[in-house]
Amino acid sequence: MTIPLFQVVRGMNDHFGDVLQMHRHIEQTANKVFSCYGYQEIRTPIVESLDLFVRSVGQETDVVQKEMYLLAGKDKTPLCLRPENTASVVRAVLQHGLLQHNPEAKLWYCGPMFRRERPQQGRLRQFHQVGAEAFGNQEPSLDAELIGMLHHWLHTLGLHSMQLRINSLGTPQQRQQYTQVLQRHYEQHVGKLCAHCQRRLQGNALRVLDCKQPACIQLARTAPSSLEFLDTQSRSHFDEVCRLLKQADIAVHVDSTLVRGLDYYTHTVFEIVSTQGLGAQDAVAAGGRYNDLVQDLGGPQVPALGFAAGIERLALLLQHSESPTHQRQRKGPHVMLVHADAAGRNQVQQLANGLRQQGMRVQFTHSFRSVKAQMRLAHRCNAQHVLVLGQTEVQGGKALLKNMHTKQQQEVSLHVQDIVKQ
RNA sequence: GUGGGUGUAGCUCAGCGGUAGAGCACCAGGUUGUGGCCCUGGGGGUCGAGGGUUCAAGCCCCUUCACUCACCCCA
Repeated sequence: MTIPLFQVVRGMNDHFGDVLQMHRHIEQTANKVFSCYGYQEIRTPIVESLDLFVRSVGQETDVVQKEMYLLAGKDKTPLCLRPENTASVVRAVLQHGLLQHNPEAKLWYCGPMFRRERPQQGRLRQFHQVGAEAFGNQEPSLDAELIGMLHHWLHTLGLHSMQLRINSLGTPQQRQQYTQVLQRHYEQHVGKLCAHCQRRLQGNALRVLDCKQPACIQLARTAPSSLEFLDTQSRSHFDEVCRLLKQADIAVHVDSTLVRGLDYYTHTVFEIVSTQGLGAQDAVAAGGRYNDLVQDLGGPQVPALGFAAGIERLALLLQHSESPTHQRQRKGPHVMLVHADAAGRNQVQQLANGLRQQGMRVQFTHSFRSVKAQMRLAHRCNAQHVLVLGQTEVQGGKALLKNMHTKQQQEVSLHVQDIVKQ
């Protein structure tokens, strides 16, 4: 193999052809579905100040501790590539006073995110997310609407083998109280935990519940449930969310071991897991409430919730499922201009420009090639018609227009308007 | 960050110490101005990179890089 001088950097991909087409399809479907629910698109910069994520995602999280792309530069404040978009959206909402204009703003986004992890299937260093955020309302019906919208979108994409897992973390106080109880529970059996869990019991005890080691799973069974530590208000919020989802015919799997890795979540947390097709990275979308984040980032006390979905993971599933929704054929040119000789070739450029001005897709080769070869090119790029130009045509002012599907040829004059009509 | 697997033509892969191969794709000709099928021919490789063993390395050994799967983490 010839050694390329440069290659894409690790964990990042070029997007073109079918993959790009698929990503666009996923994003356009999101736009279509989300707009039915009143969501407006927002695009925030890829570069943000590091402190934004330290404050929101959490100083102790892996995302901040190990996976951040920091920008070396002369800036006064340290900058980074965004590892997720919720904090940026909140920042933008506050900066532009969007809640003044609409206290219940609903926003959706898509774009690249960056986390410096070891790549594997469904896990890139530059990956792409579609997400949505809803502000200013703490009613359980908003939780149910957001999750329902996510469900609607995935359904529209043609994805069905999905499971919704849901849990509630309650308020930060309840979460902290629960964490302490959990630590006490595990401390009695520290020896039985895997080495990793023994370490994270102090820093991130909730994650121990999620461990896949058999011994840890065993201990998780007897651990107290986070739901037991909800006060009546939190509990009834959660119950109502579940009830509304069931009412909307969405299957709900309550999972009290479900914990999100970002610190800002409160109350409802959920994830959509694919039951097939993805390896270890089976979470397709995830999100939850973050009733304190707006305030934590210097804004008013405004409740909110949102989710993010991994476009690459969705694309993997869609490729597998051979869903007909994305099998749109590439549109070929309306007409391919074929030169038969030098005289014809001299005309091609001018004629092509004329037709293009009329909005037609027109192609021709800039090389000197046989008619046969040019016909092959026309076939390959799925051209609808072919127009052959040679000295005879140039002198006579007429040419044969061939329909590539019916194989029929008809004579047309070389005036742009006449060709467009055909 | 830790383990396992894999790197040979644009793509999918065979070759397992002794002259670098196949299929597909690409190009040309068969058809002196007409595509898909067919036939014939052709171009393309420092066998991921560097070092070592050997008369001889794509193959064995070491190092390194990339990809990949899993852990971890997460979308």
